[in-house]
Amino acid sequence: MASPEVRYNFREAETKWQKVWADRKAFAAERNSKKPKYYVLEMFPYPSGRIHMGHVRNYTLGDVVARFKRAQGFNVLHPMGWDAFGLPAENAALERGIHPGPWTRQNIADMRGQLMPLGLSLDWDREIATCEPEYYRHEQKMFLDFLKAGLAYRKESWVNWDPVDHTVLANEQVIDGKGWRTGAPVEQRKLNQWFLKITHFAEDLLTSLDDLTRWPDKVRLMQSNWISRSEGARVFWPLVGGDGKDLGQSLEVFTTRPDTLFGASFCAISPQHPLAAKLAATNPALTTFIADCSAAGTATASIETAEKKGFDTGLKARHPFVADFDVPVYVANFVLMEYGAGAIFGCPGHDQRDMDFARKYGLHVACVVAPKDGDATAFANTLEAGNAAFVDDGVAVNSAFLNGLGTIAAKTKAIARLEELGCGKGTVQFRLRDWGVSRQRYWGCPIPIIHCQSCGAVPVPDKDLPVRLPEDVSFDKPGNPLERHPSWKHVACPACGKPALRETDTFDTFVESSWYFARYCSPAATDRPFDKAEAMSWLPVDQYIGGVEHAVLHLLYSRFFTRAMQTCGYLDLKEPFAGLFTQGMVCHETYKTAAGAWVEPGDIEKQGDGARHRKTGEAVTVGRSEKMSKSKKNTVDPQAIIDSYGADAARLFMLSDSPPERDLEWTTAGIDGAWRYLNRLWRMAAAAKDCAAGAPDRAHPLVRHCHRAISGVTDDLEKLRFNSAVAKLRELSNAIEELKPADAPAVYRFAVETVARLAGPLMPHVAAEIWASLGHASALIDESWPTFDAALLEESTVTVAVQVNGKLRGTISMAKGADKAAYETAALALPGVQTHLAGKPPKKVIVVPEKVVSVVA
RNA sequence: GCGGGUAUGGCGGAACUGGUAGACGCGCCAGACUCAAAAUCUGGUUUCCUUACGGAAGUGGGGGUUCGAUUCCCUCUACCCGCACCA
Repeated sequence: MASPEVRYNFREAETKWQKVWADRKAFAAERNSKKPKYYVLEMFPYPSGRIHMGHVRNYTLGDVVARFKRAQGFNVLHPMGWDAFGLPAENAALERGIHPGPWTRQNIADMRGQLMPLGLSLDWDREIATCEPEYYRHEQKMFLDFLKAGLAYRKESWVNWDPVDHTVLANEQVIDGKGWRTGAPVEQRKLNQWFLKITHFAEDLLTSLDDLTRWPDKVRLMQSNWISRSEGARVFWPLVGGDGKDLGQSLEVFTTRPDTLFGASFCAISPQHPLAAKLAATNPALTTFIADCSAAGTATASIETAEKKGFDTGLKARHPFVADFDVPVYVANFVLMEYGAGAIFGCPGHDQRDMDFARKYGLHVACVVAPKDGDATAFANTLEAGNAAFVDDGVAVNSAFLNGLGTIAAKTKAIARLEELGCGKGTVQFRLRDWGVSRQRYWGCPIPIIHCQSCGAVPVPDKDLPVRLPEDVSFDKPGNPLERHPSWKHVACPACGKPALRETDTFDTFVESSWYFARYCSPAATDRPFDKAEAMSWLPVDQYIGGVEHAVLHLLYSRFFTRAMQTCGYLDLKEPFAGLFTQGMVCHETYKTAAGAWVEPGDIEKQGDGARHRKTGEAVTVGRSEKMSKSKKNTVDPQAIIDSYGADAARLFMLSDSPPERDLEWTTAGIDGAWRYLNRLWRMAAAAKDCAAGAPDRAHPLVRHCHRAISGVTDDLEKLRFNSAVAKLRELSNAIEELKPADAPAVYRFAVETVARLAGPLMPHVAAEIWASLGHASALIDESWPTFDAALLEESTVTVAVQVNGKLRGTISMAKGADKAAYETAALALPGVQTHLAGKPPKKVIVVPEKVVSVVA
């Protein structure tokens, strides 16, 4: 029945409009605009070579926001670029002998080609790629500025070493004791590393989370837990040798419970503590113990079940408050070098780990805190005989001058006394550690430092920046090709001119992504990373969109970097992202053969309850839906979808049904439904074409519906509730189909035009095509966002529920503004109400005008 | 272990500050058009009882507050996410 011209030709329309937009540079952000600014940014992709469904979703979400804000009259900045440094390029080089540079640039070209057909409203003139010297030279400069400002430093430290990638990982990049990328168990190594002093801003990074009101609570909480502030004290314990002689040095420990000092029964230091190393030098047994600890701590994932083990050093630590109160000093496997002072004092009565340790090594258990109520002596007896520590707050007992004080007061007093005696200090400790940025990789930004025998680490002078990556490198072996390069690292010291060596480490690629959002503001700047005034006019990003997997890493680093840039005068801003939205993943069922091989969705044929392989006919088990990933082969190629259904259909499906923050289940049925809807719209447009334009009757129900839709969709788009916006559009479309065009031509045309305008941000091509087909000379993207008349939103009568004893027994239609008595009369007259009252008068009638009449029988 | 979240038809999901649960879509059923199919259109679709009219139950389970609870409180269960020997 449908004639060919009624079928929407998406291929033609999408190509046409994309060309129109590109030719006009329609989405270029304006400079010196009088309009208010709006910066929309999606997390930029790593150029792997192919786009995946996650990209399609991410960029669709951002594009809707960008187009919507643009229509609302904002000067929108919506740029795109490439997070182009990283390991996959080196792996490709290793596997296929392609140099990372050309490989990456080709991937960028390929992916750009794949993104274009999505019809995204991007300002492509601002495109950046972080692997180009034009970009990373500024990063090198900023690093040197950070160095001057004391925000970067070098130290020898224990690092997480990924044995597969042959590189160092930040703590954030270690997941369950394994490398975040390779999944290989991480080893501990001691290396000289560059660090960025993120801890300098720990307090501010934490407290400022409160101001990020347009961030998901979940992300703020994750960051807060990551930074993790705790108050306590540093306590110095004078050390005594086994022979009772004062060693003239003391052991520093950190505690959050200075109120339990009187319950101390031992001290323990980390196997990586300098003192442990010193003692081990003359103690082979201790050396063995330490080696065992670092092997066990890294090779197995079962850290949680690892037994608490200690090695008695024979040293004693002298109690800060009590004379002749010496406790043994252990090296213990559960003490972390990186937290606090790398040493603790153990109070078994009030810490479960210490209790476990004490029971194992037969150490004394003393009760020094008792619950507020009850018999303290009986409680102490039970505690000291048992295996369960009392870790709650209570009242100090057996603690000399602290006795009787509540835990909080006791902490304060203990700290005051420590400070008085000069053997301790109240302090705040963060879990957050400085960000190690050195990576032993080739495909990254070179760290602009030259190491000289006599001058030390010397910054590369400005005039010699950028330090470029050499092109002639070989990837025949694992490890860092820069290290092996015959000449690159040999340079003269900029300070003294003597032969010196370049730093061969490159930056963690999270450094590039920590400031790219600022570079977009002036992507062509050559003499500085970005123009300060330009950056200040655009930043902060108004709406940032990306995956929740970056909740800690990337977002925390960017927040730090912005503060560091502020410190060095590049910007005057603390928080880079005012609004953050974290999207859900795109998921699909997984399929597996009996042999355990994963099967692609395209090869699956479903029949009845089961599924089989389309080609081999082999039975296949259907697994649960999981994030699309190459390893499980449950991916659907976006390119194929866009080729056969078009960008608008793909976009529409991405936006329908699932709220954007939730995971989305990809189904063929979904894309079919989206495609069908586009055609329905197109048929409506064809019908509207024959309707004469004119002022529609404002009283017409469909006109009122249009105004409601404008109001609702605007609100939904504002709040990124795209699924709800789509539902409202479809509702309006359904209502339009109820109306015969000939019955009210002006109304019909108005309604179709309203749909097209509201659909503009969601399905830009079909909306533009409909708009043009209705005879408009100007393009839809030049139209401003439709407005609604509040007077038309509400009906003059309302339908109100009538309940008897809380159960719905009917509805009444009431004029707005009717008085309560009228409601009551109308409600009581309902036959349904009468039957349930059974002739008796109601006990009570509650009238909530325009909402409900509730009758109590 | 600690912290956070989620739970609504066959499915994805709506429901603003407690006020007609199931919008919108998918799927399914029936019908129209067709030689037939595709496409499209129309109607139906929470469950149970009833030929029907109508009634009853119903938002993970149990309890509570209220005239009224998907929404608020308590409790339990299941699943998901983050952190995990952080002293």
